[in-house]
Amino acid sequence: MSEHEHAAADESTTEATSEKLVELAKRRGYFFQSSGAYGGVGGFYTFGPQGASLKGNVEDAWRDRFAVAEGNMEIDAPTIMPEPVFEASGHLDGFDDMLVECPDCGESHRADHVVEDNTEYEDAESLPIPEVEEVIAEYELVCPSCGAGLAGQAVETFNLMFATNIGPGDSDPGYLRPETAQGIFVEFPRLKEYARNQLPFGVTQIGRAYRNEISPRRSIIRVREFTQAELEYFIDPEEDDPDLERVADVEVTLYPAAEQNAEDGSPIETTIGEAVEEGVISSPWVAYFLGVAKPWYEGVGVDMDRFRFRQHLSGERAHYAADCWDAEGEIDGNWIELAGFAYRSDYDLSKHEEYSEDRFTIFKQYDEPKTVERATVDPDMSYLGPEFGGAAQDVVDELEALAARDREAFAGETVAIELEDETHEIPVEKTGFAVEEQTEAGEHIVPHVVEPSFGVGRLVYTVLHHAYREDEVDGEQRTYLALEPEVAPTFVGVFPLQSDDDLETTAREIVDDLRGAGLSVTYDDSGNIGRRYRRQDEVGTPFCVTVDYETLENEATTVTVRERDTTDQKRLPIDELAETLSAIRDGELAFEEL
RNA sequence: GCGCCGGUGGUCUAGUGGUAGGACAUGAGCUUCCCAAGCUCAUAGCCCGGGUUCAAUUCCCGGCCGGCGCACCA
Repeated sequence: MSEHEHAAADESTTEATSEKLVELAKRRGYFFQSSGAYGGVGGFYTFGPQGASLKGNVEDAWRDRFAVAEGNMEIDAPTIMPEPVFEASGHLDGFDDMLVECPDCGESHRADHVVEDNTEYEDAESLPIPEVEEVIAEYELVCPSCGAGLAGQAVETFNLMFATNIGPGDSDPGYLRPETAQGIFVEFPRLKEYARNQLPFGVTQIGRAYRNEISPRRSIIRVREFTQAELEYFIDPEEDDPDLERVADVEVTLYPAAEQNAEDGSPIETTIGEAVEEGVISSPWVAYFLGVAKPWYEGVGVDMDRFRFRQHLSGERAHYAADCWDAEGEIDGNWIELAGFAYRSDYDLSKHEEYSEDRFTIFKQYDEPKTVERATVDPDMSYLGPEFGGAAQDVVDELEALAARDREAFAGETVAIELEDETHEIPVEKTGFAVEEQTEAGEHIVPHVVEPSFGVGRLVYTVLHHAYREDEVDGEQRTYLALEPEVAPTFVGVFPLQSDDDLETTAREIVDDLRGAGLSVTYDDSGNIGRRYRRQDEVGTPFCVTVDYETLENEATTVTVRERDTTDQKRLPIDELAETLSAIRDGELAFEEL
């Protein structure tokens, strides 16, 4: 401990921490509402100098762990994509909300829900708007809140995607992606080439996504433009298993659906290995990434006492997702979603396979080639052409289909095909019908995808919140951010003890030296030394170096290094400074060991 | 989107039908010299639009923004 009075910070976080943090963030440049000069705009935040740096460091840490260390590729796709992409992804329809407002009490309700709850319609969301309005009138549906009639009220759609136009005019609509993942799925046909058509492989992307939220809330937690770090891990569901050994011993707090539904349910403490064995986590792939994520979250500074993995309840899960877990962090008593881990099966790639001309499949070679007997046709176009004119190609398609499903149809002299309700007799000899043995080397499969999807802004907020501390030093109140050195915006502050040319010169030399070693350094020579320490405490700088008169007396050999959380000080030789501090930053050395 | 409450220097806030005061922060100087010290000076503010009024930061209406509740959150 320091020679100074130093109170413990255990009880430092209170309900009001969020308020204090938001104020600090604004004042010190972590984040603030955007476009303030024009009245501000809801749901958009700017990361200031400190925040941008912290966010960048968090992203770098994520990249190191989820791309580099896992051997995955990273891409950077556009945020705007054309309409067909979102027709395929389902966002154009599925992201639509139908809202109807009560004329009496003013409450807005999901029109499709009102219809589904009170009629025999089961999928009201797929009905066109006018029809929903008709149904509401016909059944004389009422407001769920106050009971007033809703007939005659306009049903309005609200799509959470931001729309724009690509190029001049409005003939080519585009949308800002509502999740960064879409860029990975869309580029899959090319990405699989880079993976040399071998499963499994993973692709990451860190980037912005946009949702035109009806009501952005709670500072930076729910915004309209946000950064996601996503990994799409493509696997062959029949062949690929994760290396669970590597994470089996990771201890986790799990909050399974069963516990959430139980009267007195509560989160359970277990390990990844046990959770998989006991079937708590059904997908080993999801389990694997939970096991990777937990230590990573700890490393960037999330308080593990306020962290858990919560399983989605069946109702909140997308229909295609077999199992889904969220990473959650606690903020002032509320659990907020930090990441989602979903086993999405082949949903995304199948949709694009269906909507796009491109192939979203992987060719999977059999161990042994298979020999199959197959009926084929090779029609004589010099006959079919003149005979059927423009319909000739349709005839060929029909013949191919017929050969595949009923080769007996070709047993006679002629074969009958149905074309637009007419039956045509075609001489079999003109069809080139044959039954051949073919060898198949493999098949095209649609990979399944495991998706760990991280919210970066929310994580930055959580890291700041969990790092917020208040204590007392020498009877003076102090506020500081106990940020992990790996992510702190500034790693070291360098000060001359007071205004003095010699002290300042030496201090500036040290700044250059440390920056040359790749450290993030700030220099400050204003006012009192204590004030400068507090300033750095408040932005979370882990270390401060002070040049004093002892430094000068000994021909500039040693300086004071002060640690943020304890305010302890040690004297270090200047020429070892860069090396020692780098080692501390990289976790190879602890300040106490000096 | 609805309801309630709110919006005053960078931050936090006092106050007013006659254009505003404090604290902290910031900058300069003096002083001091290892934990927000002192003194002097300086910079800097009534969210936007309309209305009422001789006069609006203040009252009224609308908007924007924020907090909370409801709804929403693929």
